[in-house]
This record gives sequence, C-alpha cells and structure tokens, in this order.
Amino acid sequence: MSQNCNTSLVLRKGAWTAEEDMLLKNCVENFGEGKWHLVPLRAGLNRCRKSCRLRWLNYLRPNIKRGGFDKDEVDLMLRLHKLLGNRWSLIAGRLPGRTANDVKNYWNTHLRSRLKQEKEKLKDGEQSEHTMVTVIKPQPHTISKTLNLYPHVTPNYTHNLITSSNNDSIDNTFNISPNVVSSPTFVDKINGYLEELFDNQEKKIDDEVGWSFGLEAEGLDSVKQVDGQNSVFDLPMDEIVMLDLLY
DNA sequence: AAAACCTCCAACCGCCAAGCG
DNA sequence: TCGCTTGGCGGTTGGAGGTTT
Repeated sequence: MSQNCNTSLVLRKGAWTAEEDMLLKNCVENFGEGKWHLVPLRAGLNRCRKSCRLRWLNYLRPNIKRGGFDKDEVDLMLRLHKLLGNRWSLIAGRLPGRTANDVKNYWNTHLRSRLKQEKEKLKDGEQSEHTMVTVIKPQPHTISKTLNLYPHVTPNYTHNLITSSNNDSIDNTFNISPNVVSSPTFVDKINGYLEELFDNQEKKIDDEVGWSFGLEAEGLDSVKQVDGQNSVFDLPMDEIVMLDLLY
C-alpha cells in the first residue's frame, strides 16, 4: 500500500473540480469523517486518501472561515506562535473556522517577513538588552498514551509533583502518574492550563506594551535554545518551563 | 498590449506515531 | 516484538491571478 499516493498512475492530482467536491462532500456527509482509505472507493473518486482528507479539512468542511484574517486573529496567531512555534494545527485549533493550512499560509506570506524585519531592526539598534538564557526546546510534538512526557522526570513517576515557580493565579501544579497522563482529565488540564496561560499572557502584554510582535516587550526575556537556533520563545522562563513539561 | 515579475494559496510530499494483527 | 496500514503534521511547490515595467 502506498503512503504517498504516487504509486498509481491513474490517480488524479491537481485542482479539484466542482463534481469531485460534491462527491466527496456527499460521501463524508453519509459516512462521516474518518476511514479515509475507504473514501475514494465510497465516493467514486480517483483520488488518494490523503488528497481527499486534505480537501475536506481545508476546503469542504462546514464552518470554514474564508477571507482575510482580522486583527484579533492575527494578534492571537502571533501570541500562539510565540508559545507553540510552527505547530500550525494547534494554533488553528484556537482560531475558530481556520485551518492549519490557512494559518501556515498566512504566517509564511504575511508574518514571517514582518517578524524578520522586526528582528533585523532590533539587531541594528541596541545589541539586545535581553537576558540570554538556555532553554530545552519543547518536544516531542504529540501527546500519547505511550509517550514519556517528562524525560527529565524519573521514570518511576508515581505521583511526581511538578511545580512551576510562577506564583500568580495560574494553577501550575500537576500530579503525574501513568494513568493521569493518559486520562482525558489530564488533557483537559493541559487545555485548561493553556486557556489560563493565554489569558494571563495576553493581559500581561496588553498591560505592559500593548500590541506588538512581543519582541520589544519589557520584562520578557529573550531565550536562546540549546541547539543554537533563533528562538521564537521570548517568554518569561516560567512559561517556558511549563511548556517544556507539557510537550 | 504584452512580457516579466510578484503574491497568494491549494495541493503535494515526506515523514512520524499510533494502532493492529 | 515486528511489520504493515492509516491518520496526521509541517515544509515545500506550482500555478492562477494580480501588478509592474
């Protein structure tokens, strides 16, 4: 079986026709999302499963928001990107109606160059008054039942207590055990933490500097990654530590 | 008017992790 | 434990349409 949709010469590629869209839409409406390997057969489409899935997710799915991003969306996107990096699906998950592809495209065409310019402007000016600290790059990228989320926490993790040094209103404490890690409650807690973190971070930045790319925000230390790459995580260390724990 | 250049975004590609037998 | 299949992700590309020369 092909992983890359390119073993069969008869499979169609390129732009989708209105007829193909209709067939795919009808199929997903009848059978539901998922089982993408069956979709081409069920829909009578000469497309590979990946192509069908992508077309549905990025274009045909109901409630997809079309048109340009408004200021609030861009603002949120910038903040989320600072926190999450190029994790487009996670960012899109917090922008209702937007797909990961939309977010990625918008970032690459509008924001990447702007951000680059901002950084260069910073570099040209004062040679960064920002404190340079070392941070371990958050990884891996997915949360799963089998994944060790806390490589720096001992494997014998029955009720390891992990706390952040941040003592504001956010509850940063997690009791970690294998059952907890795999439970929906744990995922809820992560989502809850992100909710609060974004709200909190948003207030903090608004209070201090208003809307900007965050690069010049007072009180936010720049962070240099251990791999030497330029970091997008110019955040207070408390959040960095927590994100490292979360991912 | 048309050729050259630029921008944007839909779609493809390659890779990875989970699930299953 | 291993190999295969599937779903999902981020990076990249190609072409359509717009703008400039």
